[in-house]
Amino acid sequence: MNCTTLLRLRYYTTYHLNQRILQLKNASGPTKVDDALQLFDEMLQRQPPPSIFQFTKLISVIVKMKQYSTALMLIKQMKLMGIPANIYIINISINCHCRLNQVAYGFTLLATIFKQGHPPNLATYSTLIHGLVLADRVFEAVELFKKLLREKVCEPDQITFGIVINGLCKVGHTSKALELLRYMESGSCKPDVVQYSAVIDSLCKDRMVDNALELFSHMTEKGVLANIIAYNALIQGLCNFGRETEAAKILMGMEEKGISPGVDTFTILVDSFCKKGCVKDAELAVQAMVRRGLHPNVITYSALIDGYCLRGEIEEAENVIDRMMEQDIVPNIITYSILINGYCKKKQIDKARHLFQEIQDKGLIPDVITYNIMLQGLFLSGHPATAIELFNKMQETGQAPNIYTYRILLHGMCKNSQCYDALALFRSLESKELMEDVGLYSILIDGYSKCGKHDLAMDLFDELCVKGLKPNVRTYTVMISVLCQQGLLGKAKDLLRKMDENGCLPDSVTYNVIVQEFLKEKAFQEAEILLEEMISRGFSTDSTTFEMLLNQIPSTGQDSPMQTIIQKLINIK
DNA sequence: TGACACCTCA
Repeated sequence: MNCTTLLRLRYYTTYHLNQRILQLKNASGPTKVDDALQLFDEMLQRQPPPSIFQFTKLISVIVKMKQYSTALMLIKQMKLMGIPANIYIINISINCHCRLNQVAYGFTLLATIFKQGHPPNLATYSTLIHGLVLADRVFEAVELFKKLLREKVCEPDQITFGIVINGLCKVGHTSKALELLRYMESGSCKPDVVQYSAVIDSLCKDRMVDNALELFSHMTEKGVLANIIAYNALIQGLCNFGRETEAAKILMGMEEKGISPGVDTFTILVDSFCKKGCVKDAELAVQAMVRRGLHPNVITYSALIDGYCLRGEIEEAENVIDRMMEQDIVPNIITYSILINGYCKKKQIDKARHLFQEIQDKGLIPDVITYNIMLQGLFLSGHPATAIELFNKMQETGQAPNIYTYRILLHGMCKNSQCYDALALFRSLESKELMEDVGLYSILIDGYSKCGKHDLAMDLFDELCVKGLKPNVRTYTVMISVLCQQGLLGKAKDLLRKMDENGCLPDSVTYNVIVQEFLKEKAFQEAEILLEEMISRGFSTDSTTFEMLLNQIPSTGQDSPMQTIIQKLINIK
C-alpha cells in the first residue's frame, strides 16, 4: 500500500465514522445509549485509534442524552488507553460534574488543568458559571463572572452573558438581569433575541407584563428580530394575566412580520381561554390554527377537554376525545386524567372508575397525578374506604405518593369524619418534607375545627409555629375562622394584623371570613375598616358578605359609611 | 398539557 492509498483509506474511515456519529446524534429510540457505547468500544479498539475530535464528538452526543456518569466513565477509559485529553474533553468533564451536582469537583479540575499547563478557555469558565447557577449559587456565579471581566481573564461572549442572565432570572433578580442586558447593549457583545427573551419571560413571571412589552419593542427598535420564542413568552405572559385579547393581537402582529406562530403559540391561547371558562373562544383559536394549516396536537385537545370539564360540560369533553380519534391523535395519560378529573368533579365516580380501568386495560399506566385525581374523586363521592384501598394499591404498583397525595388523603379523611385517623396518619409520616408541610397542618387544623375540636386545632397551630414553620394565607385564614367560631373576634383581628406583619398578605377569603363575623356581631365600625382595607387592596366581597351588607341598610341609615362602601363595591362589580 | 388545603350550610 502506498502513501496515497493509506491517506485515502484513512480519509474514508474518518468520513464513515463521522457519518455514524452524526446518525447517532439524530437518532432516537431506546437503544441510542447502547449504540453509542458500542461505537465507543469499537473506536477504542481501532488501530490506529480515531482522532480525539471523533471521541469528543461521540462523548458530546452522550452528554446531550444526559448520560453524564457514562460520559465521565468513557473519558476515564480514554485516559487509561493513553489517549490524551484536550481542553474540549476537560470542559465536557467539568460540565458533567456540574450536572451531577458536583460543582466543587469542577473547580478541582480547573486547578488541575492549571497545574498541567492546559490554559482554561472561555468555555471552561462559562461551564463553571453555569455549574454554579445549576447549584442555585447564582450569587457566586455572578461573582466569578465579574472576576472574569475585572481581571480581564477572558472576554465573555453571548453564551456567558446568557448563562448569567438566565441565572439572575431564575432567582427572581430580573432587574439585575435587565441591567446586565443594558450593559451588553453598551459593550461590544450585543445581546441577541435569546437574552432578550429570557428577560422578557422573567418580567412576565414577575407580573410585570407591561415592562415585558416595553422591552419587547425596545428590542425591536434595536434591530433585533423577535423570534417565536420571544413571542411565545410574551403571549404566555399576557395570557397569565387574563389579557388574551391582547395576546391574540400580538399573535396576529407576528404573522404580519412574517413569523409564523406555531402549534404551541396557539395552544397557549387555547389553554388560557379554557382556564378562563371561555371555551368558545378557545374553539375559535383552534379553528384559526387549522385555517393556517397547523394541526392541533394532543396538548391542544387536552386543554380543550379541561376547558369543557371546568364548565361541567362533560359530554363536550367526551366529544373532544372522539375528535382526536378521528384525526389519529392518540390521547395520552394526561388527556385521560383530565377527563377523569372532570368526571370526579361532577361526582360521576362510576364513569371515572370505569375510564380509569379502561385506560389501564389499554396499557396506559396511571401516574401519581391520575391516582391523586381518583383519590380525590372517591373521597368527594363519599367512598373513603375505597380511596384508602386505592392509596395502598398505588404504592403496590410502584407509584410513590407525593405531597399532593397526602394533602388529598388527609383532607378527604377529615371531610369524611375521620379526623383522628388523619392525625394518626400524619404522625406516622417519616419524611421531613411531609412533617414540615404547612399545607398538611392547615388541612388538619381546618378538619379539627370543623368537627368542633377547637382546642386541638389551636394546639396544632402552636405546634407548627414551634417547629419554626411559616403559616401561609390558608393557615392564617383557617385559624382566624377558628378564633371567630370561639367568639374571640379580637384575637382573630390580632392574627389578621400579625399575618400582615409576617409578610403574609390576607387574601379575599381571609377578609370575607373576618368581615362576616364582625357583621354577624353587628360590629359595623370594625367591619367598615376592614372593608375599606380590602377594597383598597383590590379585593371584593363574595356574594354572602355582600348580601349581609345589604341587609344592614335599614339599620345603618342613609348616609352611613356603610352606604359609601356598598356603592364602592357595586362600582367594582 | 393534568392533581391539593382557607369562606357561603338557611
